Amino acid sequence: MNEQLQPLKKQPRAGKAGRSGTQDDIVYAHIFEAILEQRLAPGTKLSEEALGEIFGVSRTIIRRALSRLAHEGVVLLRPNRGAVVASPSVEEARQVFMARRLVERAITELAVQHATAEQIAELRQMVNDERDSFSRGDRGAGIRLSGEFHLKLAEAAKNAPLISFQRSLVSQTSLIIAQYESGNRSHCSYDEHTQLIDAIEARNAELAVDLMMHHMDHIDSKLNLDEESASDDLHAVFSHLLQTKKPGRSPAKI
Amino acid sequence: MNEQLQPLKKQPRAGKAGRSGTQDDIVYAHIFEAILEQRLAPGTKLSEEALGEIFGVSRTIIRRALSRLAHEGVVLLRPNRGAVVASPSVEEARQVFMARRLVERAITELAVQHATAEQIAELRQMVNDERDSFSRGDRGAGIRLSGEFHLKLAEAAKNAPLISFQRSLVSQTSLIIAQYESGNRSHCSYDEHTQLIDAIEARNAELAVDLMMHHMDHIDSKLNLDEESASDDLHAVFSHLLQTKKPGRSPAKI
DNA sequence: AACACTGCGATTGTACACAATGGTTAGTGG
DNA sequence: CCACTAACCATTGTGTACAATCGCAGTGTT
Repeated sequence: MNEQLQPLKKQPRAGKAGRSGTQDDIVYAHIFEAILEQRLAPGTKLSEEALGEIFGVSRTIIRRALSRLAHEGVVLLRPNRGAVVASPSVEEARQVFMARRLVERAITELAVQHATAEQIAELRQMVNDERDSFSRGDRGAGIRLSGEFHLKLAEAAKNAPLISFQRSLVSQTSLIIAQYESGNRSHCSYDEHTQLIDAIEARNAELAVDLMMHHMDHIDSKLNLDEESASDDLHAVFSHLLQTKKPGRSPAKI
Repeated sequence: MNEQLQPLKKQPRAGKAGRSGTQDDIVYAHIFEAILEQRLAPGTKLSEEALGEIFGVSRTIIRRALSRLAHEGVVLLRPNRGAVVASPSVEEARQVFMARRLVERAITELAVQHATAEQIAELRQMVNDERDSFSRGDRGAGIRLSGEFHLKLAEAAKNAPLISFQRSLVSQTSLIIAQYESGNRSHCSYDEHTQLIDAIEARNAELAVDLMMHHMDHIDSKLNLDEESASDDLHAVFSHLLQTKKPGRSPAKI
């Protein structure tokens, strides 16, 4: 069997205060990251027991993490059939992007009103991290950090429901990008993020919204959603058949 | 002790297909309904064990239902402290309403484009049910049906993320209304709903959005800042489920 | 040969037992 | 009499055993 189970046994408890949700968060974050980095292909089955052994926790924890991922649309939970990595169809991707435009516009306007100097500084820091990731060639981390930038922006908007929704949308967007983006292109140009921060700092709502909308245009213009929709659709539809036969690209290391 | 537990043991299994999520849904729906009908006041503690006895299921099921309610913002889950009925602050209510305006505008525009004749018919039926509930004086059911109307409208918009977000917003709105609305006023006027359907059926986007925005205005103009208390005895709240010897009120959908 | 049915294996769904946490209260000292 | 400490108890968090379910394979029949 695959006996490479490992590192994170229970040492988090060695930390300081026993934050109860820590284990959940670790498992959630690792699976999410694995999906973004395409070490877990869409359609891959996520066995509770296997994940439990790998992370050194019981199925209870795994189940919660999977449930959370499912709620964010990154994982599909089929009753009595287990969980698989979601493989959003083109139509689903289109819906996510439509919703994001809506939300990003509102977030941008609110962020212009409410963003504090500290938050703006944090945003700039995140853009730096993002740039570093891409310069290191760490595409998965780049996608993730880019998403976290948009999430941070949502926090600046000071509207809890919008933040929550944005979290879900960003997660799904990240999955879509990982799945559909044409291979080599830098996807979420961090300089657009920088310009956006500048506009927010200048409290120029009109410009900020304009930049954000163009940013959205750029993101989904880089996806293969429109033209090659048919082939991608097929791939998505039959991805559950493709997972067993390809040892060349091992999704083993979760 | 309190031995009048479990009307709903496991007979659902006797039905047709064993939909596994049924028990979760039952518990979820009953707690949600109890909150809306103010049989559970904001701040009331929701003990896992007590609820498990009442519904005749183990804490596992209760926990999932509570988790789901928490994600929708209707229940607050405090680590190691248990769950309580959420008591949204005025600020939180304001944020929810802001988000709802945003979403309802988008939903209305999309519904005008995509609503089918069948969906419009269903919407009209829901308004009828809503009116019936109010004429019966069943305020809780009225609030719930009013929320379901808006949710149905979201479905007509054909955008899955928006539907999911709307579900959460409607839940929280219902809680806010139950908590803040001054007692006797009819709250979500169903005639406004009817006008809205008419505009949608006529494919008049501008009018529909206008009506929806006015509808939103009316809703939050009816709120005040007083709260009313309700029972915090879980057994009393769910007494209609506890029929040991009273078959008179068969809880049909259990 | 193709289809249907039944038994089997694997995996998820549920319940329960135990561990850990936090609030509460009683008891003691100032 | 009040404040502070410490042990208790109630409640949640986690792990695990058992049961139910689904897909698949093997076999028999048309």
